[in-house]
Amino acid sequence: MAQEHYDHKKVEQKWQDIWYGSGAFTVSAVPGKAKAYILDMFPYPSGDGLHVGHPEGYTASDIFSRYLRMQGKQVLHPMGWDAFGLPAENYAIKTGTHPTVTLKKNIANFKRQIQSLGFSYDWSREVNTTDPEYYKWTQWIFLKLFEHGLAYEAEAPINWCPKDKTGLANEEVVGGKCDRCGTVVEKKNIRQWLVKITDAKYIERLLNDLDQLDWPESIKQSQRNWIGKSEGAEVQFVIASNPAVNSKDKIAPACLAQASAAGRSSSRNSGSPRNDNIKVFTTRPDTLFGATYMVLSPEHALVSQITTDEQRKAVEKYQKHASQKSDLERTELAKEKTGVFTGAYAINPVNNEKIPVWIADYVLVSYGTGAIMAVPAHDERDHAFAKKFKLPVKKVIEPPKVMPRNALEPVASPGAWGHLGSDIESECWTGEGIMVTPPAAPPLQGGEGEREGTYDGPYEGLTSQEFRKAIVGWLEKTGNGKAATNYKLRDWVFSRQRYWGEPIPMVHCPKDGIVGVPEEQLPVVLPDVEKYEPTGTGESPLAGIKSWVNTTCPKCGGPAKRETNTMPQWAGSNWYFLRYCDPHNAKQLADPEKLKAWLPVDTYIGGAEHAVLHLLYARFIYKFLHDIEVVPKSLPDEPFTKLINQGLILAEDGQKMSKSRGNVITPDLIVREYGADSLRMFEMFMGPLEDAKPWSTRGIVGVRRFLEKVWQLQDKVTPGDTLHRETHALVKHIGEDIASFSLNTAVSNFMKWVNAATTWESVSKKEFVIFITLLSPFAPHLAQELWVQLGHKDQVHDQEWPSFDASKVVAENVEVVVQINGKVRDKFTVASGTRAEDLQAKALASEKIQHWLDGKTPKKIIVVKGKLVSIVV
RNA sequence: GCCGGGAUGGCGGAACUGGUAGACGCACAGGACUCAAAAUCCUGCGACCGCAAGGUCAUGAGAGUUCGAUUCUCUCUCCCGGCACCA
Repeated sequence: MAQEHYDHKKVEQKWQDIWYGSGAFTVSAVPGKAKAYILDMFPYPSGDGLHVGHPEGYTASDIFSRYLRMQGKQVLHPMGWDAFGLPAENYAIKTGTHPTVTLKKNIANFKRQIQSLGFSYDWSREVNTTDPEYYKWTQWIFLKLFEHGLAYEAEAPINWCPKDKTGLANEEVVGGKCDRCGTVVEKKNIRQWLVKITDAKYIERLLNDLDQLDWPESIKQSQRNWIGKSEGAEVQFVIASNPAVNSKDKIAPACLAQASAAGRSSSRNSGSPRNDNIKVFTTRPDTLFGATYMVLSPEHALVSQITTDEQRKAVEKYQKHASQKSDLERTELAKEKTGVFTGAYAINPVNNEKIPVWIADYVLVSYGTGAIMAVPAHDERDHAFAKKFKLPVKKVIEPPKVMPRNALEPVASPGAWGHLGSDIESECWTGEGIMVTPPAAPPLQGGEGEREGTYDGPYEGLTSQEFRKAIVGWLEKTGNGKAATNYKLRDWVFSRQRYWGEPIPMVHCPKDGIVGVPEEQLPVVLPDVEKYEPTGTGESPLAGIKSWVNTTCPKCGGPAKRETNTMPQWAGSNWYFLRYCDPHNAKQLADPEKLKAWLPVDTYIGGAEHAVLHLLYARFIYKFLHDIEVVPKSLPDEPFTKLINQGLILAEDGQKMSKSRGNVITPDLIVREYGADSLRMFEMFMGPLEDAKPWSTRGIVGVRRFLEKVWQLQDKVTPGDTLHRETHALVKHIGEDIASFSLNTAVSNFMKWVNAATTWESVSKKEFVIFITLLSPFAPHLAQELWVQLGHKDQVHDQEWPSFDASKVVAENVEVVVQINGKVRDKFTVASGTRAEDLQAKALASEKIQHWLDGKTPKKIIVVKGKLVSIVV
C-alpha cells in the first residue's frame, strides 16, 4: 500500500464531521469515576475571528484533556462565549445592527474556526453570557449580593470615560486612561452600584488564599499588589486651632477641649457628629516624633471646618483647582508638589507638639483616612513637600551602620554611622534604623500637667521596629490611636451607563426605596431600543424606554422605575465555569450535586491579561456563592486549583499582532495550507507554553514534514509486537511531558522517535499503534486516520494510554567521560551496569589519560556511575 | 522607586536532583536525484587556532562555593510584566 502524500484537507474534514456530528466528546458525570475539569478562558467573539494566539492555550488544554481521558478520567472540557461588552455595542451604534445579530454571526465564525482545529470540547454544554437563560442567573447572583449587603448604591466619584461615555472600574483604568479606547479618564460623580469586594469577610481571604494556589507567581503577586495591604496605625491628632482662634496663640492642653468645642459649634457642619480631631493612617508610627506638619487631602471633610479666615480664600482656590485635575494629572504628570496652609494646627499626641495643617493633592482622599502626618526626615514625598514650603525636617531614626568594605574590620566607634542620612537636610532615610533623640520640642505653655500624657516610655537606642511596637501599644493604651490595616483595593464599581449588558434587576420605588426584582420574575430581559448611543448624562439608553422603565414595585404594587444601568462585562464571566457543570438547568444556577461532581476547576488556561480583573472577581463571587452554599460547602473555597498563562504569540517581526500593524496571522490560512494538526503541533513546538514567542510561518514546515514522515512510516509497518527501546522511552517521555505541560519537548521527542524509526528495518505494528496512540492528543486527525488504516473501526481517542516497561527504557550501553581537573579528556562506551571500580580502572588505563596525567599521581578520583570519572591532580 | 520573571548559536529553543552545553526544529552551505525547478535524501553548521589529529574560549558581566556551575550564593547590566504621590 504505497502511500500518497498526506492529504490534510480531506482527512481533517472527514473526522471533524464524524466527531461533531456524533457528539463524540460529550460527558455526563458518572458517580465514582475520577474527574478532571480542564477549562479555557472563554473568548469574546469579536468580528475579526480567531488569531493564532487563541489556539495556543486551546491546544494545550485539548492535549491535556485527551490525555486524561485516555488515562481513564471523565473530563469536563467546555467552551462558550463571553458576549456582552463594548465592541458589539459600538458596532451597533455605528451601523444600527442589533448586537445579537452581529454576535450570532461572530459566534458561528468562532465556532467554525475552533472546530476546524479538532478540539475535543463538549459542545452540548456551550454557554453564552447574553442568553437570557444564562443572564437570569447573573442577575440572580446580583440579587443575592444585594440581600447580603454586598451590593449597594452610592453617589460616588467614579472613573468616567468621556469617549465611551461610561463609568469604569479602577481595574479598567490603565495609567489614567480608559483601558478600551485610551482616552484620559475623568472623575465624575454619578449614582452607582458598587459591590463590596473589600468586605472584611472577603478581603483577607482573597489575599491569604492565594498562597495555596498552584498559580504563576507573577499573577499571585499582581493580585497581592492590587489588594495592597499595609499594616500600621491610626493616630488621632487634636486640632489646636480653629477659625475663631488666632493661630499664633499657644494653647495649653487644658484649654484645648474648649477651644475645639467652640470651633466645632461655629463650624458650618454643626449638625454633623463631633469631629474635632484628625485621624491619620501611617505605616511608620515609629516616626511619630518626627512629624513636623500634617496634610489633608483637598477633599477631606474637615478642611472647611478648620481653615482660618485668612487662609480660606487660598484654600478654596486650591480645592477647586485640585477637583478639576484628572487622576493622571494628579499623579504621573505632577512631579512638583503643591499645597496650601489651612491656618490650623494640630497636636501630636506623643509629645504635645503643635504642628501646622496643610492641604495638598499628593494626599488622596480615597486611601486611609485621607489625611497624613508628614515626616519629612523619613518619607520622600513629605521631604519634597517640606523642602518646597520650607517646613522643618526632624530626624528621629539614625540609619544602620554601613558595613565596612572589609567585613573583618570592626566599626571603630558607635559614632561611626554610615554617611546616609547624616545630612538630613538634603537626604531622607526611609529605612529602619536606631531611634535617636529629636530636637527638643517647643514646650507647650500653660497650666499644670504640662506635657501630661506624652509618651515617656523607652525610646532612644531602640530599633525602629522595636519602637514601632512600643508606640502602638502606648497609642492603644492612651486612646490616641490603634493598630490599623489599610488596603488599596476599592469596592467594585458594578454599573455601566450602556446598553449591551445585563440589566441590574432592581426597582426604585418612591415608598420603599430600592427593591430587588423577585426571583420568579427573572430574567429582567434587555429590551430592544431604537438608539444604542449612550446618553452621556450618566444614564443608559434604557432610560429612554418609558414602557420598560415604568413598572410596579414588587413590594407595594405602586408605580416604580426600573434601574437603567447595566452590569460590567465581568459579571457574566465571573461564574460561567459553574454553569458549564449544569448548563441547561432552568430551576437553579446549577445543581449542587453536579457542582460537586466537577468542581473545582483542576486546570485553567488563559492569558495573563486577566490577572487582576476576571481572576479576582471570579474568586470573590465564588467565595460568596460558597459562603451562601450555592456552591456546596464540601468544595474548596477557591475555584481554580491550577492556573496556566499561555504566553503571547508575537508577530514574525517580534511585535504584538494587531490589525493596525497588519501583521496578524489567521489560523484559517495556516489550517488550509498546512492543516490543523500542523498548526496544533507547531504552536506547542515553538517553546514553553508560558513564554512569549514570535510566530514563524517558515518554521511550521518542520512539523508538516514530520507529519508527512509519520504518514510514510506506514510502509514500514510489519506484523508483530516487538518494541524498540526508543518506543518504551517515548511512552515514558510523552507521559511526563504532558503531565508537566512541557509540550514543546514532547514534540521534539516525537520527532526523535520518527527519525530513529526511519532508520530501522521495520516498525512493528504494535509499536506503531503505540506511537499513533501517543500522538493522538497532539495530531488527532492524522492519528485517527492512521488508526483506521491499521484496521481499527473505533476511535483512537477512546483507547487506553499506553504503558511502558521501565527496565526496557535504559540503553544497554552508555558513554562515560573522563575528566582531568574538570576538563573532558577522554570518552569510552561501557555496558550501562558497569561498576564504579571498573570505570575508574578503565579510565586510568586509557592512553590519552596517561598522556594527560604525565606521570602525576591523582589526588582524588570521583566516579559517577554511568556518567563520568573525574580525576584531580 | 517597589514587586515578580527573564538573558544559552544566525533564529525558536533543549539540558533529569550540580556531571559530555547547544537535543529537536528553522535558516544557511555543500552534495545526490532532475533537462530544469519543486519535493525528497545525504553531509556540514557556536567562536577562534590548525591540512589534520587536536587544542583554546564560550550559556548577559564580574566574583564566590565545588573535582566539576547554564544549574547554587553574592554584586552589577539589560529586557519583559505588574504596581506606583497608597502615607
